[in-house]
Amino acid sequence: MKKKLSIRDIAEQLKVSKTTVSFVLNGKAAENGVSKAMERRVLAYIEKVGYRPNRMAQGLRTGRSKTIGMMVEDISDAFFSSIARKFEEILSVKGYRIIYGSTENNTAVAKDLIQVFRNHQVDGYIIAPPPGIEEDIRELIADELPVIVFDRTLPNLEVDSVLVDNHQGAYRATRHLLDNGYKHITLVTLTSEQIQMRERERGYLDCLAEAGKRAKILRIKYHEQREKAVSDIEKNIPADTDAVLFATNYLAENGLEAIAMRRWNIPDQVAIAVFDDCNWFKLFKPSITAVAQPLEAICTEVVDLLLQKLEHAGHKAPRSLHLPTHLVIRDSSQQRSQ
Amino acid sequence: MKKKLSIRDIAEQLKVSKTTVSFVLNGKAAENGVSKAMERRVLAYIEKVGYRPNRMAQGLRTGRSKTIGMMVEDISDAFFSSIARKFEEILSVKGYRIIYGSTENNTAVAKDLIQVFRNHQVDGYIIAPPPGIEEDIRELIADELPVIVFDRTLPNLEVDSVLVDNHQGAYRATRHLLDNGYKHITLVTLTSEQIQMRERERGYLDCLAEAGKRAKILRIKYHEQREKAVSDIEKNIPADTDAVLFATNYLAENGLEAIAMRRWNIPDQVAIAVFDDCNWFKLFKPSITAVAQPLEAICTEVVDLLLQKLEHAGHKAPRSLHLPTHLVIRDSSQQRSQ
DNA sequence: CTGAAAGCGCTAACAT
DNA sequence: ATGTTAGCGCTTTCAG
Repeated sequence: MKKKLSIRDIAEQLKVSKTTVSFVLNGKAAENGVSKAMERRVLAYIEKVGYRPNRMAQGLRTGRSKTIGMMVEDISDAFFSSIARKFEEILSVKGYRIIYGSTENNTAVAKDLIQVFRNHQVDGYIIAPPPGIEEDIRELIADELPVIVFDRTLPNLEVDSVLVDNHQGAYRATRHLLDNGYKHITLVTLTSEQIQMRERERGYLDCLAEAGKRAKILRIKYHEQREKAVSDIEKNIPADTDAVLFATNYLAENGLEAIAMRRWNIPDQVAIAVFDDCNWFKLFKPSITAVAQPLEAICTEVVDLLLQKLEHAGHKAPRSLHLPTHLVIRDSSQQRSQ
Repeated sequence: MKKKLSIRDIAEQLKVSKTTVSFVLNGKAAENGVSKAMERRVLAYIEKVGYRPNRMAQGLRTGRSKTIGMMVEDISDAFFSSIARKFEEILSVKGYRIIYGSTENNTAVAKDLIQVFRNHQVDGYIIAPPPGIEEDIRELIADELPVIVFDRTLPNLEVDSVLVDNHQGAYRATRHLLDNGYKHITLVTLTSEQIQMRERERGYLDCLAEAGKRAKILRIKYHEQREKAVSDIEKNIPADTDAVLFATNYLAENGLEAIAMRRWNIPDQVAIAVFDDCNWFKLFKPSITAVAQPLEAICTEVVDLLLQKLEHAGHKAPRSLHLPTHLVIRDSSQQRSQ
């Protein structure tokens, strides 16, 4: 049984002081005048016995945990889990680990999670915020803790953020449906007031308004029983609908089922477009048109902003990035006759 | 700016000692004879000022971080991210958070991750092990650290594990295809030696052997370029194949594309069944037959085993659970003529 | 019933 | 160039 080593053991074995070991460990050998030879000796020994400093002790001492708290709506969602993976990739090379929490868009859960992250002394916060936590986020910022929000933001909240251009994405998808000859485009969205949803709605509305068409919006409650969502859509989708834009992947999942129940043929009777792409969409028959979010870019931008704050703390004016989406046109939105 | 409070501040404000506060905090008021009144007073004050103990200090002192390390193949995979979500749900009510790491089945990455988790002093390990880390896991166990492996295990490794009955799942899927009149069933699997893959293969082989049919196995390398995997399958799938069992979701994703390129009609020219279900499968046309894993059960069992170890340490004989899979029969595996 | 004090492993100012 | 030491915030033993 490998006994747990401490820096003191290392120092004793090596007949040097803890300080020296500590300096070497933290790459501060040179600046503190530890000889190159000594540095190599320490490094070699550490390597040999597989010593790694105790993060708890380090953390207690330095106030930094090398841990990032990531709060999303649902880690099992394809969008957020892809994001989680990329954050992990980028942050792990910088020595950070991630602890995550799913809010289900619940304010109380989110508030609690922020406290939990605080207890864990996370060094930074990556947050896809549910409604109602503006104040909590402001407190983090007031305490100089690095916070980046992404995917959506909150009204009147000044914070670094990385968003996609939801308006543009929905606008283009709608435009595309119109261009392909569809006339009665229904938006299926959530009842939620979240900004990204509002923006998607606005994109859709603006496009239809320009085209002089009437908008039809079907609002579904978040996370009821799956079956309820399906029947809700099935029952309430306007009968003259000839195209549907689903505002989220989750809605598409239920909505496609509803459309199958109605036996509407895609794309001849009804066209489909979905906000948020998914690997499986290209395999559907017909394949499904989607607004793809730039996952890679979102993640690198978030981490960039975060690392900047982590490395040189200090209040800069919050920056807000808007990344473009990309419309992936597939078969579900183009009539065969065309 | 809310100043960070320490237990000492609380004690001073309240004019009691840190000890008393600590006892109350840890629910040890009664057993240490702190008066009910005092307990209430402390609790009320803590609540009021929003004090939460510093985990780093607690951790340093107690050696416990209230953090679990979860190592999976890829957190962005639908299976693992669903699992991650459920672990989170169950563990968070017990006060644990999860840090995760994706191995991509890479031995070196996994070894490193175990070290990282150790530094972070995680209290327990939940591991979907890649090959070659038996020794590392044995070390954890030797050091009395709670380890549970799931999804797969490693040869000659004695450790608590929660697996599904891969053999049975593949056997039944194969049986089902035979029963539906398909005669040339090809298994598309990974080149990987992993036990769960081997078991699936055995299930398939045993079933065909019983039926006196010839087996055809197509092995694909893990995580090449997606396009390579697709063309690999397209080129090498036996021409007389009339049914395909994909050993994983990932293979199905590429294999379905390959089949589309070949313009084989499902289910008339070729039937499809996939190991591992996915929400989208019921929406495919035709909907796709799949072997569903009991996610919920896997998670509760893993956490159960883990919490037992966490709560009363000590060496018990390792337990190994095998959970049944469930064949979800859909349209991709039944000829219309039937 | 309550308080004083040791010490977990580490970092970094200060001493030598 | 290297060593000594205080103390981060907490838990827990032991004394009062």
